[in-house]
Amino acid sequence: MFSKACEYGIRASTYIALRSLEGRRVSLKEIAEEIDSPVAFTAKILQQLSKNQIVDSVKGAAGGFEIQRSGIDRIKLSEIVYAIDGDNVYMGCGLGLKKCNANKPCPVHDKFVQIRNDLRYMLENTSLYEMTAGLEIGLTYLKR
Amino acid sequence: MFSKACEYGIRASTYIALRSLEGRRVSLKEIAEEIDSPVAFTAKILQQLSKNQIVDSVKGAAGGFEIQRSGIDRIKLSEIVYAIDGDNVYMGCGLGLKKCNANKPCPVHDKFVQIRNDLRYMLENTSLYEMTAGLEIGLTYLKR
DNA sequence: TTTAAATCGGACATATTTGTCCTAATAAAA
DNA sequence: TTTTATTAGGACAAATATGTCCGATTTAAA
Repeated sequence: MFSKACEYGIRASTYIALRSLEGRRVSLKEIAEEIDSPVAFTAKILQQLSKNQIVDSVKGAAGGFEIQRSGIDRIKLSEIVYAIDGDNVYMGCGLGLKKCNANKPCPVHDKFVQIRNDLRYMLENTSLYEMTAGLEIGLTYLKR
Repeated sequence: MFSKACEYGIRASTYIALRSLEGRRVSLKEIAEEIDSPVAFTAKILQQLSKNQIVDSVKGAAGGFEIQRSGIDRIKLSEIVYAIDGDNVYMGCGLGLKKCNANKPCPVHDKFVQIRNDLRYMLENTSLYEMTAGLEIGLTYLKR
């Protein structure tokens, strides 16, 4: 559904949000450990998220990544997905046709539109804050 | 959502079904033209579909691909997807966790389960016959 | 029996995604 | 001011997905 990069991106953002809620800035190394992702690859993804203002990066010693409290409430999964994978998940034709639309639909156009709309709705209505909810109390996990 | 191979596979199967309903066996070349796909790559995919008994292949001159009428009614999109992409679309964790399940879920496990279930239901209940319905009368398309 | 039209299947080629390595830049702390 | 811990970013490497080529095999028709 999403690229690996995007999966890591969501997990990383969620972990940063979790620690930011505690007022703690986290390093790339810690993030990669906690979400079980390749360090250098994760670095690239975090750069991208930083450029797209999903996360804030602070250079230098004692630097790291963080997300402001307002961002944790405001940022939705859809924004992370868009920053990394673009809009293909929402827009692309299920059968790969370039010009598939309501006027010239593929045989499953309507059915895919419905499922994609559900997916979009979910992504657009799930905030980072909601993502962190179960993590502290061991209800949900970001690795394994 | 699906691999390119899978997209071509669905389109190819649908086109073969369409022509089989007219009692016409079709060649690889014709299929690739009609679904706008690379010929040799499509050949590989058709081999796979043939091995998985989605399509029947006939070797030699006047050979080609066809699907029996009973197959056109019986075969669901889910079987084509499974033959080419496996069960990742249904089963895999949305955030890429290997051991994500109801007991140790990722933060969006439940939400993804719902969307995947909708997708699975759709794929398991859409037959090749249904796929061909709008094609003849220009209501739906397999290329562009 | 030969020829031609077709699929089969292995080897190869290219493109994309995923992942690594190293140096530069930055900033806090010694 | 130097050292150390950090992110930034470019170049490279590996893995996977996508796509091509060609000879072998099969079968209908000449």
